[in-house]
Amino acid sequence: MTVLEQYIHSYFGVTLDDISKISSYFQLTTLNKGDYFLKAGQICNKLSFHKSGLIRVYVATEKKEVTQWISTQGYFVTDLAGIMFNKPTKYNIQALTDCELYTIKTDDYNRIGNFIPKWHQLEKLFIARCFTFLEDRIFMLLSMTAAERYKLFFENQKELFNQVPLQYIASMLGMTPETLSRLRKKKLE
Amino acid sequence: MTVLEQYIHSYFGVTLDDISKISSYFQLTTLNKGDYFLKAGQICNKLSFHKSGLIRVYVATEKKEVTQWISTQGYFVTDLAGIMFNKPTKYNIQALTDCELYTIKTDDYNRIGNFIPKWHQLEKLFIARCFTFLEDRIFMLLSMTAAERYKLFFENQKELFNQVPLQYIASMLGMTPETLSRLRKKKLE
DNA sequence: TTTTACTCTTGATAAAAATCAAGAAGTTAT
DNA sequence: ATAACTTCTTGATTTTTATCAAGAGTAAAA
Repeated sequence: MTVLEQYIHSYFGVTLDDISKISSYFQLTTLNKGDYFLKAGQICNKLSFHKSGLIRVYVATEKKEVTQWISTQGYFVTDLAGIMFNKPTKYNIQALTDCELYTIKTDDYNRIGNFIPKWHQLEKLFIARCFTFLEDRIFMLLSMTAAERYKLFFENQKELFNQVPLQYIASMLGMTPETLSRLRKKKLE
Repeated sequence: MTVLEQYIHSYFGVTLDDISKISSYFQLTTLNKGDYFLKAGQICNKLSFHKSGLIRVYVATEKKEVTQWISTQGYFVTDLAGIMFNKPTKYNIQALTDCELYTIKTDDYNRIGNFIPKWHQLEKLFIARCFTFLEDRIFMLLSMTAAERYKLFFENQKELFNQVPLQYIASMLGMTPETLSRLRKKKLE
């Protein structure tokens, strides 16, 4: 059983038969460090389950790059506006390290529903879960200080601090690299 | 045609017949000013289309109340974690004015899919739209100063400033009421 | 290896935003 | 109408966070 199959199994109540059907639509693909999964302006036409490596999602504004998210093993990588509404993305999605992904094209993705009746419902639940995740993130940004955001993130994602340039983590937490650096120092003392 | 039917019509490609079927599941309900649609700790078991009035969604922390969202006509009001995953909510949802809502119970909501095959797909698209909306909000909170957030919000929601206590708008934009007050003053000069 | 990029840290300073406190205006209740 | 609440504003001050600048450490490239 692949990690993708394990994921589907643990998050959705689907029969083993359906799991292997679903996962058979996905192809193992790779990205080399620095490669772009998607560039701003493109219309995303694929969905990937993140098997290994690190990926950064960011927006390039005139003034700065804003890291919206850093993906690690176990997340899905895509641009929802692209695969659902065929809209060009504002995000750049780039591999920070060599990566392995299980990837499906939007066309195939949209056909799964024909073979697996429960599919749309599973999709719905999955997106709903993502929605509540973002809700929590907004609450964090609205209500917490930089120090509190750092603490919370650090507790949940310790590993990332050794693997990802800290400036990206800082941006994703809504602070400058200098501020993050000082918070880290203060924590040690 | 009710505003709910108009909404369904404009956002989803559904036949007029299906529209009236869908909307027939919704009942017109009212909230009086101050009434709670939902209180923290409860499991949300309804979904409402907001017809008139104003509703505030907030989290009560030990230190302060954090306004997550202010709903006006045309939005849906619910707690997704409740209706999708049967989880208790952390939100308080309270009427700021007398309100009219088209409301459906979760049980009925979950039955619509039996009568309208496309339903799950519509739901999925609707939630996906909400997801991208939150993505944009996170980007705003990560990348903009208080002044920029105020400006952007003001451009899109001018009306709200006359109808809602400004302290709630301030909280929703991630700033204190004093800061919002000063930004407003500066804008006039 | 040497050079060239990055990345992170640190200090000094400036800017932004929060806090505290008081008072003015407007609402609601009695 | 008066009193009791709220809400908003304003000023003074403090705290938080960003900006600017320089240097140290690391990794990658020539």
